[in-house]
Amino acid sequence: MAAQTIFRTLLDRPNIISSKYQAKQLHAQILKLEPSSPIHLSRLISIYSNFNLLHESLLLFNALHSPPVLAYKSIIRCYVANGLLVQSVALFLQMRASGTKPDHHVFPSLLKSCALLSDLKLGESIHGCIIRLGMDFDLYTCNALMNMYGKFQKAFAAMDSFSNKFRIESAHDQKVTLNQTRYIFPKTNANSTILDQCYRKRNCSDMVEVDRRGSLMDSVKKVFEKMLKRDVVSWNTVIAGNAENGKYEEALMLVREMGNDNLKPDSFTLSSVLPIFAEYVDLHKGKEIHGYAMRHGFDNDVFIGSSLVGMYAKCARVEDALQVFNILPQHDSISWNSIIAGCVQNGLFDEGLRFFHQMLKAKVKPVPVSFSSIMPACANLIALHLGKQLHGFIIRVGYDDNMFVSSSLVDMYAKCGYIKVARWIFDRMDVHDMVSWTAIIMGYALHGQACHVVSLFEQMEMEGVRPNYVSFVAVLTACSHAGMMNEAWRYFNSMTQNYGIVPGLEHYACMADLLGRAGKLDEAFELISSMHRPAEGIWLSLLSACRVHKNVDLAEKVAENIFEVDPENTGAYILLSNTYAAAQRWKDVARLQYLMRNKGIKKSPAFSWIEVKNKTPAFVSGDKSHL
DNA sequence: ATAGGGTTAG
Repeated sequence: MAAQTIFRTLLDRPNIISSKYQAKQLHAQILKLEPSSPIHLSRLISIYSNFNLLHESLLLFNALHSPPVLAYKSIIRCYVANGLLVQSVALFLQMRASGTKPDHHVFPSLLKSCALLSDLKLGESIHGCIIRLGMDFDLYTCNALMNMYGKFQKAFAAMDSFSNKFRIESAHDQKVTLNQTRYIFPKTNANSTILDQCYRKRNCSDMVEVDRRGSLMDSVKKVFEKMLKRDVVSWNTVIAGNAENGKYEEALMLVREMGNDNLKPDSFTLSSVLPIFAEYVDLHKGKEIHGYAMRHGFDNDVFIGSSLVGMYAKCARVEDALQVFNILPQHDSISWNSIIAGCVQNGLFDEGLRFFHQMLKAKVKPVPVSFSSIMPACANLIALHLGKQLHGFIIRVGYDDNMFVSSSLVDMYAKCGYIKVARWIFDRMDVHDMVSWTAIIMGYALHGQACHVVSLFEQMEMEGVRPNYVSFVAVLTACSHAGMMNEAWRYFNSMTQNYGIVPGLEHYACMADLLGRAGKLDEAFELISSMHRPAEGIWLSLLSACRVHKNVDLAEKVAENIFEVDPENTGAYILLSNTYAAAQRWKDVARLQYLMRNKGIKKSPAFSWIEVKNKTPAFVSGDKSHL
């Protein structure tokens, strides 16, 4: 009798069960005393699922004839926690079919499942169900709804930059039935099951539909505005949703507004806001947030730490990034990635590699981001041996199907001179986004294979991937090097007319270079003069073309333009002097050299270096000591 | 029960 009271108390106050062991003891008691009470079994399921014991929960659940809401809800949540998303949805449908009315505890985890599945239609129909049941004012449910719509919008934006090859394929693959079995499906990789993958394909076509209807951030806003009571999670959710979808000003405005609700920004708020200032390269505002975080004791938070590292790195303050990183009490794979990427993005390749090794030594498992962050270090150091070693590592851990990782490999192999390997990897990727297209195009451009560049660029456009600023740099570089004047003009015009991209310095430089080498010096001069604020470098390259074509008159005009902003530009003096020399105008050469001596302008010697047998000797021009 | 940080091309 006493035992019975004890286990009843335990069941009524499930929180006092503090270990899996105690839960199993309770289970034994129930089996002894009331083995078939659905209420007690459901409570036990709830306890088991709180410990994330899916197997134990399912064993009990499967034995129930008509499971109560509590049992359904517990299993659904446990499914989601274990990444068994389709199963969680299937069980919800089964629950509806059985006539069991869901309570408001079911929806938050179910909506999370929809968000992770990126299944818009499903999410919206569950939203409908929530409204019909009158649960659209529940705080937790609304928070989960806003999170879901924000995630949909993000997934949709990502899909937009993919090739539509994937979308076309998925149009034939829409029949995914939700079977109601409660099996745990074999996992194909860390987080997804076979069914999950079917789902992911189906969503792509769902997403196309969103295109016609506009932003899902409107849905987030709608839910937010209708809420009667909002807690800090509500605010953080809507702020993060806006921040993640590029609505930076909206997000920052909401941060200011949350004070009116008597809610103060917490560590979640800050970690959503910091990436905005990183994107804006606003060191001042970023530091303000850093100060706020320190005053509120958030600076130990690994989330805040990672975003601070990222912010400082974006603002080219590697020293500050390192300091933030070093005082963090704990490092997870994301904070390691922040510092690795921070170093690499600022050209500190060796430091980046050192941190990568330290991460491995600290037994932190690298994730795909780790590899896509470190690979540019190999690419820029032209360290093929290292890149290959990492590639092997990538294959062994099964990250070679990741788009970011593959793109970085394409770039690395191309930069190391292995364009065929780069192409081989590119061809084996199942989706290409604009960056991966640009990487392979740039690879061929670097290798001077303009015909490949042009055909790949066309292929990219045909697959519905919008080229951006960098893509045009790549294609124009190739045209310029190959002397393809007509194609270059076509792309230059297409960039502005078809894509609305304002040509920048690099594009003008390609065109000017091309015109200059073709001897169309006046045309080049005209083009450069039409620029908003021509940089010195671009004038210098035209000046160099003037030297090649011995056009002294234009050279003088160009040099004048340079001296206007930089009267002591060494390169300009030397190029102009060389132009005079090429035209055999020796008096002018002497005059210039006299001027240079008077102004104290000296040519600094050029040098280059090369790796030979693990040593890297430098060669200063005119140096014959190595011979 | 619900919310946050890091990635690839110049």
